Amino acid sequence: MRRTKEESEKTREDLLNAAVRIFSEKGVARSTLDEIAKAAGVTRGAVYWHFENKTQIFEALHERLHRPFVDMILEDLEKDHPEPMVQLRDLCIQIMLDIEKGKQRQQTLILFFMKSDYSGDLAPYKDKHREKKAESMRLFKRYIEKAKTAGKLNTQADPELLTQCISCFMKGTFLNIWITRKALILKTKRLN
Amino acid sequence: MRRTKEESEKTREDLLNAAVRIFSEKGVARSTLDEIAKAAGVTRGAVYWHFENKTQIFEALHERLHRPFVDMILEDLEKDHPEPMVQLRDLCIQIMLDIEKGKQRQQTLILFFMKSDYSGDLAPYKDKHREKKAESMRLFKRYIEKAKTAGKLNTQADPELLTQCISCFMKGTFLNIWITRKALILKTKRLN
DNA sequence: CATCATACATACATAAATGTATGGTTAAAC
DNA sequence: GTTTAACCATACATTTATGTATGTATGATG
Repeated sequence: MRRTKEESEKTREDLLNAAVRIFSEKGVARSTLDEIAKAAGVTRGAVYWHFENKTQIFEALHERLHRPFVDMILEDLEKDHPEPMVQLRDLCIQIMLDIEKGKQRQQTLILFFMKSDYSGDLAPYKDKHREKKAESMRLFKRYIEKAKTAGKLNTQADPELLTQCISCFMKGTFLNIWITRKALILKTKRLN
Repeated sequence: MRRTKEESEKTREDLLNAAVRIFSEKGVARSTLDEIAKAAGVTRGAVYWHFENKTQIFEALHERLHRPFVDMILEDLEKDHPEPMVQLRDLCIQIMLDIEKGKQRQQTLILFFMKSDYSGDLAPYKDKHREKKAESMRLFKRYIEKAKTAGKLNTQADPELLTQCISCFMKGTFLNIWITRKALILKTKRLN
């Protein structure tokens, strides 16, 4: 039954959504293409039509996750905020809340943070994903540099180190969310 | 060739060490018992003698990792330090340095932090390991409570929240170590 | 020193997932 | 209105890991 162009694109999306669920439940390595296909309401034939293999599904998921984040930060950086550090804080909170809301994105994020060991067939993608990660780290750094040039930050402050610390704290928080399975209540008190 | 009691225990250790290597390289799910056996210089026969299956090797590794940490903290908590928060800071640094040194333990830690998705056969152990984690979290909390009762901390400080934050930061740091593969230089300047 | 249980190695049976090849149906192109 | 090719289902061959069953040599035990 030959489907229309839009229906074809829908099955592709269905397959990706199903992959997130199955990958999250059983891990990437233990997930079979048959499970993913059945979860999407199709057969393995459809999978092999849209993707080369399981690894390519994995790669497609990463692209679908990373892109919106970068766009979000880039758009936010355009704004001319009087207090860049407050802006950065708000961005972090916004990211947290976004993840809290979107279950799909949340699952995908946890998938790449926690459930991807980048071993075996996935090993080649470790460097690629790391580079993408470094890219968003540089975006974060720009907030701090903005604050520093605006004289809003101690002159001895090291933007690189601060960026690392923020990244560490947020990653650790995600880790705790995953471990405790309790949503953290973000107390949004003002900084000063 | 029947081995002596000590030799048998050595092959068991060899198998565990090999399992850490193989698990770290290829991930738990993708690792085969044959690889582990060969890396330890034996055959799968030895594996099935010492362990029920791959899951039990996984469990044995977790026990071997967690125990020394708990013992270390418990011993440290006995000491009567004048500044509990400094003591806690020193402990954190000590833990970091310990992991930096011991490659074996480092690999095992990364294995459980990053490479274990606790899916499939491993799912039942998620709660068990989480409970062990909570146990060490309570130990950390005792440092802060010590500081509070000693009047060394702000009365409004919430030990639970502070413990969570410290845990988040350390976990995030480990995550970054794994991702950047660059050893963090711990700046051990005094706090005040 | 005869026996037994330990500590493995080897062999096989089973299952399960992958890749590919092939078949079929129908949108789309002309 | 054909023809083509996209889109997917079905069938099969191959591989690979697992579990188990069995073989075997030796340290331990009386």
